[in-house]
Amino acid sequence: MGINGGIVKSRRTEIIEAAERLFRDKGYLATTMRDIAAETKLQGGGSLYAHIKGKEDLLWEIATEAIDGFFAAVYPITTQDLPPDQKLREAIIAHIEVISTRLSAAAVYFDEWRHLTQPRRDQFLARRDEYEQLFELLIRAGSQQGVFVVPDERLATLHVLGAMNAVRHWYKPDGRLNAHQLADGIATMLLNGLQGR
Amino acid sequence: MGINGGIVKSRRTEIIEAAERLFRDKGYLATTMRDIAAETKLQGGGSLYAHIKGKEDLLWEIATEAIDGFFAAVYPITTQDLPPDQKLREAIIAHIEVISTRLSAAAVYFDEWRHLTQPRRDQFLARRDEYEQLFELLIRAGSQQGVFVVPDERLATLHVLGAMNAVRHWYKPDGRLNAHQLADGIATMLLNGLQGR
DNA sequence: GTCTATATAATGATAGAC
DNA sequence: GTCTATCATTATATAGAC
Repeated sequence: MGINGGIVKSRRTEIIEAAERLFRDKGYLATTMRDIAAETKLQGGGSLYAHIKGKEDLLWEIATEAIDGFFAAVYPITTQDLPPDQKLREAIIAHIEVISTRLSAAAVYFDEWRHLTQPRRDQFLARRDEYEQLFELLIRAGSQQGVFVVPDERLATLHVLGAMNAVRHWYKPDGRLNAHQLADGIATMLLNGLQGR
Repeated sequence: MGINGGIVKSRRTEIIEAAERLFRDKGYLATTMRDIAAETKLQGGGSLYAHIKGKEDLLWEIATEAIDGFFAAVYPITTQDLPPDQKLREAIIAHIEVISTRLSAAAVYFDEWRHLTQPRRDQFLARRDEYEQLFELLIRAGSQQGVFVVPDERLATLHVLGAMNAVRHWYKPDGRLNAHQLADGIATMLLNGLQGR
């Protein structure tokens, strides 16, 4: 962090943030090292390599950091002493808020990870599975306690994950609804959907 | 169609289907013309150009054909004389069945279209918007008639579209649930979600 | 129509001066 | 650390023989 109090971004951080934006806007493969250099006001692609090892390292760093963000936001909720439907509601809101405040990282987490080469690709997927288990456990618990009435527990899990994650495709930070309103609305629709009638 | 009754695939059709598969598996940019040639048992990338104009033409053809498939399946449902919740249920099921029976085309429709260059990119988006309006109109009608009780009509539309379309990420044709069971289950959860309590 | 060979352009990454 | 120049590779697409 050096002599300043961590307020000034390191060049390395600048580069990662530029890569993140470009990977979301154009996709990983369509983004060139020269694009990233231009965004950080470096003249040629060459200067980047004083700060990072290569293009795929950027992808890896963004992807793993994104997973950490989701875990940090949602895991503590799952350990609270609350009924499963309340925990699921909070978890949904937290998850969507991570997406909407970290849209670029979310794009890498959901879409661009597939350009990781092995063994990182499998490492990533294993950890993402682990995260998604948090939601599956909440849904199975609620279903077994009769709080949820779902056609199929696994299907319900995939449905909840899919509906939450779709937010990345259309959320705009300057839109009509703010991140919390939107997360709350989707949580309401999802929970109603799980509670049958 | 020539002398045969349309049973034998033309080489051109073979090429398009190979491209579709590869675009889903690896992404448009990661797929090379040589990959496509290899899948159709042509020796070099060169032979492809006797059948198609270029790589982007493949993308365009797949994308527009995919839109036509969605319209053909869902539009007739929207013109039936039924209450909006029943129409929406049928539309959701039809939409998901198109996705699950045309997974490769769906990947292009949802994800790879962004590699179209202008003006095709905007043409595609305009037509996709038009299609999504079918769902928005059903949801607004149901909401105005009090059949649905939703936090926000536009949000509900994006939620329904997002939840349906997420199926492309995890559906496997040889999975535990068949396409109809899965579509039906998701339709049930979505409609319950829109009907509040 | 299919093949091989190749033109042309762009990429990720490196070398070496400053 | 940054720059310019460049290498090695790979891509789409074309040319021309068969």
